[in-house]
Amino acid sequence: MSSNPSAIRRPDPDRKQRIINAALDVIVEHGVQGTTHRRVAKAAGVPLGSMTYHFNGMDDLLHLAFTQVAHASSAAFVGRLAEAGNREEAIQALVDIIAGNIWSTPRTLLLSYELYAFAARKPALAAIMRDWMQASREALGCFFDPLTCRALDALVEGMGIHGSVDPAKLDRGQIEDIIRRLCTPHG
Amino acid sequence: MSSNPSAIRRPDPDRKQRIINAALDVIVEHGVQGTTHRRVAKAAGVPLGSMTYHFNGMDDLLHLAFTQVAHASSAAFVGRLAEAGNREEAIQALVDIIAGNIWSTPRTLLLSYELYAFAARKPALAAIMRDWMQASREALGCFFDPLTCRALDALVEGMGIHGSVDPAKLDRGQIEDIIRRLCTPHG
DNA sequence: TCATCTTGTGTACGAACGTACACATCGCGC
DNA sequence: GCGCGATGTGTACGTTCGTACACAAGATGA
Repeated sequence: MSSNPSAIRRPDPDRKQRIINAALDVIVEHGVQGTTHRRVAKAAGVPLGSMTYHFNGMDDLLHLAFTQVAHASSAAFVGRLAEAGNREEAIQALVDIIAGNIWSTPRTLLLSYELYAFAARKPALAAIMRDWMQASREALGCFFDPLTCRALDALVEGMGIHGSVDPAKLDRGQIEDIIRRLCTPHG
Repeated sequence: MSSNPSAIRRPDPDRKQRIINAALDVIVEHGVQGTTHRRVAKAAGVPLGSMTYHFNGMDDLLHLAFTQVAHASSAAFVGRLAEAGNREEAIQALVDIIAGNIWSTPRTLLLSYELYAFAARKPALAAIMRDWMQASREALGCFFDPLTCRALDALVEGMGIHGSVDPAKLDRGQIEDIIRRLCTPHG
């Protein structure tokens, strides 16, 4: 049956982006391991043929999807920090970020893990991660010296991860305490 | 040809462990995504049938392999820290750990990423990660107060990750500087 | 109106996968 | 010696995968 009446072609300019979003949903649910053309196609509500039409294989799709994750994460971090006008407000912004409402949602964290593992084998994505880190570092650089920026950046990363595993959450006061220690010049 | 002369059964008590080791090699090279029974069997030099004989499906094998990763990482961390007899030596141990010779080798880090992603979907492995974190926390607890332990633990995690991505490595003096800030009571 | 280009889709094919299972071989009690 | 569980292996089957490709349908310009 090659003349299927349901196969009406409809213009759909956002199709490619919708597929990428669907791919991220599939990654969250099944892992990179379980992300197949067929599953993504079903999740996006597009025919299987659309996959090879819009993307140059699964790696291409994953690359685009993870790039988007990196940019979104970076934008969320930098955006929140940009609201700060001085060191004190920057510290509050960092508390917000670590406490979990801005950046370290379960979905974002999970996608980050998948991204790290994926990027470890794809130099192109490693480069994107470097850009992401550099953007974070520069945003912090408005308020802190370079070494402190690195420490804060690493702390955000580590506390985000551990916070998602550890059942005993830290409260804002404790997080602030720790951040202030890092910001205080040695001594 | 059902009477294959090469199919001599030889006793091999370490076979199961060898398969697990091979599985980790395959994970490092191909990712969890590319870890299949056939590939692991070839890497371990065992017939395909051995996979289903020793393990209850791929998930079982991955579970055992990642459990081993977690225990090895934990042991390396705790072991190095146990050599310290006081706070000063503990700080030096942390510098060692972060600087990369003890814990954050590329292989270990990569396996950690895969583990995090895997554990996010398997509650049993999440429990193992909690144990791992708790063991680290307890080892640190001999020298520092609980909040400082959490901060140090998170810092080790974050700096290990960022250090593997960032081309500009920190030297031991800078790492020590940062650690000392965290250890210094607020003020 | 019609030739033609762009956009999109359904289907088929070969490869690789997990798993089941019949069978071979060994160690051991008798 | 000799059955007989326990241990280990080769192969075959059904499923799912990525990709190729012939073809349908709207758009466009003459």
